[in-house]
Amino acid sequence: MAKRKIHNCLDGCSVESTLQLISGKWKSVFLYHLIFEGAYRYSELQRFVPGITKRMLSLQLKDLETDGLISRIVLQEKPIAVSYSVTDYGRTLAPVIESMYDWGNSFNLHQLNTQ
Amino acid sequence: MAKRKIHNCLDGCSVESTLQLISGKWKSVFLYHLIFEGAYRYSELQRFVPGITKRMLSLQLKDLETDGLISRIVLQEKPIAVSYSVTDYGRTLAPVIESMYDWGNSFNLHQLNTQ
DNA sequence: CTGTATCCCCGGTGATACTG
DNA sequence: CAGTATCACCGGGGATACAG
Repeated sequence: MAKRKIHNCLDGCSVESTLQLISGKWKSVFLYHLIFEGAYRYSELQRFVPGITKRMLSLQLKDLETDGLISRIVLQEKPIAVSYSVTDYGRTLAPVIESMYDWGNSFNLHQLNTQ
Repeated sequence: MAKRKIHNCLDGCSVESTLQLISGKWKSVFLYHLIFEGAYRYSELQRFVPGITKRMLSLQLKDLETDGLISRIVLQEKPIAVSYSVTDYGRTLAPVIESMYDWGNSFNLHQLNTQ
């Protein structure tokens, strides 16, 4: 399903391969919200990253969908609405995202916005 | 210590901030070996990624050192030798790297080298 | 509301040669 | 052995306008 090319490395390659799926800009943020909070709409996801362009939002979501991590559902509403949710496959990333979230809070967060 | 700029996002930002430290090309691979296997020399680290240039190797290691995750020690040998090891701070990333390693093995590895 | 189409720029990365 | 110095490329990502 994933058609992203994998670089050739030896042991430790699996770490890199995991990284490739989630290292796109803001991908991990969207995965975090979709995994631990549930489905969100396009406009809601956009609000999670202030200033992100619709183009980037679409590109990142498309990547996640292409990799089978999230699913895109067009709701029958007017005006049009689209719901994004994590797939079963995507949900297996929960431990990874959670450990990153925890580490960021414990060891890195104090370095943010230190201006 | 880390001087990398953090993007403005809301909750979930800590996930992204963690990613920024380890998402450089091959950084996660080096962290994996240094955390779970111990110290390595420059030339040994180079062998973990076949084809990597000395330039990229130096850049990635320099980034990791600047972020305080690894330490660089020049050994008194002839010819010159340099040993790289993980710092206490870098070792706190163990759960993150480990979860990525496990996920890559469990859910992603079968998609590698499928040519 | 949810995107796509263009244009464009910058920095991450590769290739290669050189150095202590 | 362990890097640094240059040059060059390309694709990720931003700005903006347009579309269903």
